[in-house]
Amino acid sequence: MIDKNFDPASFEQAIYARWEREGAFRPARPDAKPFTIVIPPPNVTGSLHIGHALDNTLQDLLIRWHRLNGRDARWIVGTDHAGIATQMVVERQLAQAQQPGRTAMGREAFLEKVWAWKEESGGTITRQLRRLGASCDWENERFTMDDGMNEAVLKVFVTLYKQGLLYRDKRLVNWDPKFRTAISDLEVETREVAGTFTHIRYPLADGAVLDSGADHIVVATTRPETMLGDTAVAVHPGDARYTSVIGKHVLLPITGRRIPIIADEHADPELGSGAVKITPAHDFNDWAVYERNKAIGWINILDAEARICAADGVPEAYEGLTREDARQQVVTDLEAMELIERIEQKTIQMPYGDRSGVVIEPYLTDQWYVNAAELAKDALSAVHDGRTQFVPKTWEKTYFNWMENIQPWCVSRQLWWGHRIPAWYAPDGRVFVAETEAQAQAQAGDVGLTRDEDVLDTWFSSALWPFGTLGWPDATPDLARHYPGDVLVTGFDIIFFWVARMMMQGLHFMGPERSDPKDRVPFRIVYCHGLVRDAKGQKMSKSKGNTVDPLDLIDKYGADALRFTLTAMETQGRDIKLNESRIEGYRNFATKLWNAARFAQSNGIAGSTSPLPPAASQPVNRWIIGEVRSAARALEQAIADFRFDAYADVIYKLVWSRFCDWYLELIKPLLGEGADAEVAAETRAVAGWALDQILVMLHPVMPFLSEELWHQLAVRDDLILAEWVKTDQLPEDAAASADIDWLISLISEVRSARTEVNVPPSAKLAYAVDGASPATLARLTANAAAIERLARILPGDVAPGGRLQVVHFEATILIPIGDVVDLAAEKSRLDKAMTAAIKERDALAGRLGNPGFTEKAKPEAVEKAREDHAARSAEAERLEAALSRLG
RNA sequence: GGGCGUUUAGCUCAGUGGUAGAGCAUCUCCUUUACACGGAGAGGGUCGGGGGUUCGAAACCCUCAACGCCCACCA
Repeated sequence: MIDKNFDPASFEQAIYARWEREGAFRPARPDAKPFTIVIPPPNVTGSLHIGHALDNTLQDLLIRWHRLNGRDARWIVGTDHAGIATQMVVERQLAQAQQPGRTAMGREAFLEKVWAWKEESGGTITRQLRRLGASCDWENERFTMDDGMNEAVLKVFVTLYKQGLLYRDKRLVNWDPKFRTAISDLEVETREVAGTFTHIRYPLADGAVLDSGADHIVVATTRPETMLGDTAVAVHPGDARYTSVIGKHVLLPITGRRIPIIADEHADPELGSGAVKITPAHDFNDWAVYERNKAIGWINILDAEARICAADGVPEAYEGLTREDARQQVVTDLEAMELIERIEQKTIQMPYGDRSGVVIEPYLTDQWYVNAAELAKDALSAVHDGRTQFVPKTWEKTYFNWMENIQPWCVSRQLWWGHRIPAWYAPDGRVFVAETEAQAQAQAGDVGLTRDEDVLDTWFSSALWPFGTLGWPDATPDLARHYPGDVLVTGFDIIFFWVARMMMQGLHFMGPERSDPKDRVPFRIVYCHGLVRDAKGQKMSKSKGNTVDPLDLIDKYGADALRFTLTAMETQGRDIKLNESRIEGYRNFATKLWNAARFAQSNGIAGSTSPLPPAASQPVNRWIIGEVRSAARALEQAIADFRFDAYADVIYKLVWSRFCDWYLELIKPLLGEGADAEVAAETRAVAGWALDQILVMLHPVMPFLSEELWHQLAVRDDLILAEWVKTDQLPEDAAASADIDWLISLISEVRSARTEVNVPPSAKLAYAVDGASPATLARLTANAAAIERLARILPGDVAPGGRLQVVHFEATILIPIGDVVDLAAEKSRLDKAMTAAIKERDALAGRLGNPGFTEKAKPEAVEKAREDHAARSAEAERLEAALSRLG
């Protein structure tokens, strides 16, 4: 028996265990068409946040839907080593435990600690995904640093190197002084902060003067300390103020170095003084100036922690100062020399590390770069020609814009946790890139080699996820079958980080293996969902303290309610403002269905596993068959359109507004005492079938509840809904729907008539039931006057004595009636309704009289207007008649 | 400086050329034998402003405004 209380916690975990135990997430369907989704691998040591809950709910919905529809649906799952994030956590743990730090313990010992932490916390997020109900292929769980992925990473690195698409280069990188590593452009976020704009006088050397007579050039900077590393002053070649001094020098204050005045387009005559200081080693623009004017050279004045280091002309007193302290010191010294023209307070843009939160320093180092511009070519055309499509489409523009302006991708990181770069160096500086040290040694000959200390950017391996997880570089059956993935579901915030890189690597490495260009892309659809925000629309963050833990929500409302909420609120990429009351509402929905099933069971209605609806003669049964069918069609459309909100809406309305509110109410008399046995049997069969269909349709969104009820109502206990194949053979039955539409409108009429007759607060409601029980008849007798009154208002025949039978409807229905007390109010209401009907009727008549409308509008629209006009006319007449009967 | 998005009921949002919708909230009534996590009803909107296209615009075009996001080297 279905329990009186709906308690999701009582069955969710047991159901999940059964699914997994019986292999429901990967039923053997060798002949079926595959359907593949590759999970965005979460941080292996992380825990599930609400964004994961959304992302994975949507994926699970798609996977389960296609699995129910017979596809060989497979959800590839695994976790990411998350280089910098994980290393950070472990370093923090060591510090808290007052153990030796990373550098003190050394690389091997530190990596052991990280692996230990991975083992310890690695199961958390996958357990949490199970709580959510994610039907992943757990038997083949992967990790970005498992043997297979390591092999793929090595192969890709070496291949790109051999192809000249990956190279080592000395150039400015975004340097994180806190973690002492390079990071990519994408890991830098620009923030506006209050800063200063310092105008400094650089004295001209050798007695030179400007045409204006000045003996100095003014340059402005937000970072005065970098002047220690200046190697030139640039002016625009066409700037008349400075033509006479181009090629001459200034004396760089504090350092006493003579630096040249050069002409370069970079200097904008419109800005400030028109002259700009050039610090090649500490500014991206200035580096570009240096590349055009190599003679000026460059001077590095900072160490890896962004402290002033020994450098040409830098006074010893500066060495070891932080950037901030050095800035202060420079300004103080220059002021003493009266070389500060003025200092403006100004809002300036500063680069920050997205993980470390410290100011990023442009820093001159040797790093490994991928020629992303080359790889981007095919990645661009694949989206242009639709081999991969973004949903919603608007993200394609973002993708194009970034890809078209893509910069070399810095892939080396000065970290320890990650894939170590497979490059070895000979003492003479020669580089050998190979998959193994032995191969490198073979190339190098008889010299000692040292391996590159650095590791790869985490996204380097994530980029290989769609094929690395399927066994590549081996030509496995899985790879042949499940690449490309059908859909990638992800947040728009990682389009650049991840989606773009997967596109580039997928196309490049699967290109040679697939003859059809359509099969080279890593996935055919990229579905980008929005961010989950708090109820006020603010971004959730730990620092704001406004995060919600999906596990708490699951404990409180059940996984299904959370899933349904996220599904219903996902409207194609728009951000979601999560409100707990909404979850509560969908928990109530689950309860509603639970109770409906309980009612069904107590009335002898058993489940069904047949896709075919039973033969039905009763209008109400034929109607619900039509409703179920039309809902099924709407769901197919919702899936085809990636309209998750529509999916939830259709099933919600079918269950609540159709099945519960109408159907179950309407069939009560058909099942009660004294009911026709044949009708009752038919009704039980149809109700059981409809309920089964509902559970199947609901399953992708609410897998736990649907599975539980399916078993509770089941004819066979050995079947599992999660691996069930729905056979789609529902017949079209438009006639049945039309038939019952008329019935519904009639009942609505009766109901609205009831309000028109104004039930007073004190009135007892009664039911008029054909073949009612003696007790009911007794109550009806007491309300005979009301029945009579109703008879004067309704167009149908009302039999006095308690048998209220509405026109041609043979099944008995329940009609609430009430005492009529206020005749004047009733008349006024009828009058109001009649006026409204007439107004609408006349408006429609006006439109129908408009040739522009009847000739140009769509035929359906005209037809609908005609029908509505007829309906309003009839309504108006009916109300008028009712009014006149009231006298 | 570019680009994108949003603006519809108190709140959260659907609705892309044909009589303005849903959920929640509010108010009224209901111990009715699946469900008060329920039922029956009600109130509430000049669809951000202005202009245009059209027989007809929340929807299409132009423009303004507000809010939000992304990208970008103004030293």
